[in-house]
Amino acid sequence: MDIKERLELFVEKCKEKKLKITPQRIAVYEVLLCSKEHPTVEEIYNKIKERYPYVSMATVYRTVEILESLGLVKRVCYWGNSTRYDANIEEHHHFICLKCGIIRDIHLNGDMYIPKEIDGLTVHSVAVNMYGLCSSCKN
Amino acid sequence: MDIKERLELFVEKCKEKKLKITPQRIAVYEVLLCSKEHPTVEEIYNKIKERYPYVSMATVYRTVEILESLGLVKRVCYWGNSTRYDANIEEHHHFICLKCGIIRDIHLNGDMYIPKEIDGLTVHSVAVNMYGLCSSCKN
DNA sequence: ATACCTGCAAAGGCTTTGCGGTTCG
DNA sequence: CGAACCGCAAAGCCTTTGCAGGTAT
Repeated sequence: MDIKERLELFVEKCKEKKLKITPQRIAVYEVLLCSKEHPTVEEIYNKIKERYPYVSMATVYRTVEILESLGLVKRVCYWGNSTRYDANIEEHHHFICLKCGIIRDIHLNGDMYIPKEIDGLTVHSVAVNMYGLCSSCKN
Repeated sequence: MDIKERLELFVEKCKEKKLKITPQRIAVYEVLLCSKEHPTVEEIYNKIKERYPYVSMATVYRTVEILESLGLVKRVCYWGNSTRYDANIEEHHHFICLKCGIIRDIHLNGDMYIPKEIDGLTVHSVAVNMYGLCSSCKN
């Protein structure tokens, strides 16, 4: 699904839930869709500010929360100070550099196997974080 | 390795690094060693307070940081508000209940396979978080 | 028209830091 | 004795919330 289709899906979902479609909301989702860097709220805010100088951090916080509740973005859970967001919602995992902190998407397909049931508990979703040094920091 | 041996190891490591062995530090590590609940700093603090009423939160924060840097405890990375700590440093993973937030240790052994090398990047460690409903919340 | 949303500023958590007094080695 | 540590309080982030004015439907 490309960016335009995803934005349309967002509009659809907003209509369903009687949420209003505002330029700020579109802008937040657009930044996330165009970024592969798993940005923080502050990074999203700074990007949006270029075009909408009066946008507020609170709006960005409120919007990522909505996007998450609609299932359009995911939090990247890791031990950094601030939460990061990812508009790629296909099953994939993350490689995090222990030195510079960069997060790279990892698609493992058949190379990895994680059971969907453990001790009688059903696993709804899995987050795999791999830690190591990225190619730049390795040298 | 039992609790007593682990405490001795801690003392050893402190001597190596010229860190002082204080009752507060022992108490923090002891609480972590005796707990399977992956406590937050505040929870550790409350436990210690029973025996050392004048202990301060700052000391607990400073101590878990030392323990982490010595490789004796690990942060449990998840999307809760506060960081949790785990004195179990053997390779294992976590099942987190989406409703009540309880964290259960998972030992998968051969049931799960995660490659140690990806796209030429070496994986030093892996954190797997599985999300679902615990047996209590399922009902 | 009105329900919802925004920006601002203030408040709320969790965590870190600076300082004077204390303790371990 | 001296370096390292502790408790306290203040300061620092990141995030959430309340409110008055503005916007989408």
